[in-house]
Amino acid sequence: MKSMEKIVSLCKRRGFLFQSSEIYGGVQGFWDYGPLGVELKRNLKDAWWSDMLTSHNELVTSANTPSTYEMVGLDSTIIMHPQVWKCSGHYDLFHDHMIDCRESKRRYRFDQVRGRWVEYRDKKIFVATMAEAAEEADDVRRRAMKFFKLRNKDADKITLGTESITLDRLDSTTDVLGPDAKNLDTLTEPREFNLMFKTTLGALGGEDDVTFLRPETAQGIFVNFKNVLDSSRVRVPFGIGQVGKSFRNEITPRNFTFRSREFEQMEIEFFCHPDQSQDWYRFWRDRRLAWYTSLGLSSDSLIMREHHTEELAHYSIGTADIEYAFPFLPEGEYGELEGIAHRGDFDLRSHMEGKLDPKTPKGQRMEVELGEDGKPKHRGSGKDLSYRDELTGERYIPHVIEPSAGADRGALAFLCEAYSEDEAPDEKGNMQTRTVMKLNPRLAPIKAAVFPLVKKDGMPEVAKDIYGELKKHMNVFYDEKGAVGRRYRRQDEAGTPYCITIDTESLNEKTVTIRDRDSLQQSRVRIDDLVAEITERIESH
RNA sequence: GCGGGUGUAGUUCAAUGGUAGAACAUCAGCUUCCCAAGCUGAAUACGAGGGUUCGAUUCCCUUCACCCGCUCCA
Repeated sequence: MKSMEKIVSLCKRRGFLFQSSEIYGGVQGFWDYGPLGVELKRNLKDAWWSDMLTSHNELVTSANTPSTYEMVGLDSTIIMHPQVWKCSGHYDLFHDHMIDCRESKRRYRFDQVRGRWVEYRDKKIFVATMAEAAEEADDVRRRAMKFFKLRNKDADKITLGTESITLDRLDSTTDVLGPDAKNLDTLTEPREFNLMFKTTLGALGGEDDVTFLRPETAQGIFVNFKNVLDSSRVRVPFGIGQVGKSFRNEITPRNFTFRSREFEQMEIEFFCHPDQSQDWYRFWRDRRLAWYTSLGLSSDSLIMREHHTEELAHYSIGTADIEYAFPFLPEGEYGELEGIAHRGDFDLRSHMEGKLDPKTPKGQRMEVELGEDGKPKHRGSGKDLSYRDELTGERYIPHVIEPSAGADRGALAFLCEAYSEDEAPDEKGNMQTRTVMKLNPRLAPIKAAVFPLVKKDGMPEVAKDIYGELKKHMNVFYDEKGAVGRRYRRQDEAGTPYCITIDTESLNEKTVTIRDRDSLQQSRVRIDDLVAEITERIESH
């Protein structure tokens, strides 16, 4: 049986994941990777970097690729100029104002609570609701009737306001009936919840020097767009990839490492001609999904979820999430591993002209958002971030496709997928439950373990030589203690795909056995061929 | 942030207002020629702070963390 408790307990026991600052009681939303975990996560990031960037061949068009394309990397800083976050939209968006209901104990986003004024005789109240737009008027009427203690036949005695307005347009909440409340005036004042971690530049920094730890790595790419163009001779279409830490002050971290406050992203910003952006969007969606299955996530546990139009962020023409059926979720529910977003030209234009207005009606060209003084609310850099096609002479602002993956979520998904229990015989031939982490060999923290079958007759010496040779090529583990069966099982829990055993035959014939983690089959190879054989097996996955 | 539950060894669990046990895991030694064997020995725990008490792991309060449900997830 695969259960989250067993996976969490194995992660702790074997050194994949620990709670941060555990000896002091821990901190919510922060997790440390242990000796095995750090290898797993690094292998995952390396696989991403290699598969997406360094091993991509920009000279050939592969299947389903609209054209050839180039890929380069970047490593930008966590702390950036404060204006970056104002133009990116995070500054405005992350300063959510929340209100609590004293009666229902629920919390709402201030600007998301809608409602209508309702009049009955001399009394006028504002009935708030979280109902969908279609049911909103019905819900308001029903709850207003209940509040005024009216029967259905008196429905026409109350008057509903024609306009649905959000709570932040009201002057006070005194006459407001909360979305889940039965009495008036139960809502607290709106309070700011800053989802970005604030910090100060300089030892004597004041309010003007406040900036933030990045909540996404993407902006570091956008602000370096021109630098990359000017320095690397890449041409559109091309992508810039980056792996790095991001920080979000989540209100409710939950579900092991799934929603952490400090996490690592693997992001690509792919720049293309606006006319081809839909093709590239589809290409990256499929390409990224295939990547997860190629490393071992079962396609039964993965879904591609296209966002509905109303769910899309203001800049996005289309967004799809790659989601995984994590064991901590209810049956049939999935958690996000990666989002692939079509961001249009929102980011580059915002960093050029100033933050664009998210309230621009859909379908219209976005305009710079203006402040009360009629000037741009957040000034852009003023730098020209457009691209000129040398062949056609056309100058345009590229559109952006953003495949944005969570490295920690990926690592967690692969851990969950890998966990399995099967039956293996013990020394006496009785079937015993075997816990085994069936990690793809590319991701496995330890690639191979080297065991002398017994700790005598010169076997340890031969084994140590082999260990030394393998270590030059990959992460290997040496163990000579206890029964060999136990050593196999220990490696099963660590996810080590291959165990190399040195026996009497090894001494005479210069051969060793390789035991396969999943099949338990052993095959004999010459010691001279061992490095090539193991390397071949790992790379064939 | 709300409601409910849980915090005892590395893990999974006991017991107890007065010396905290087990299993597995770990370490050392012996044994061992292929899948958690056996024998001997060892180390290791009451989340933190405060209160009540002669004495608190146990009762009370606070806090922190984890789990479940709600909320949130740009």
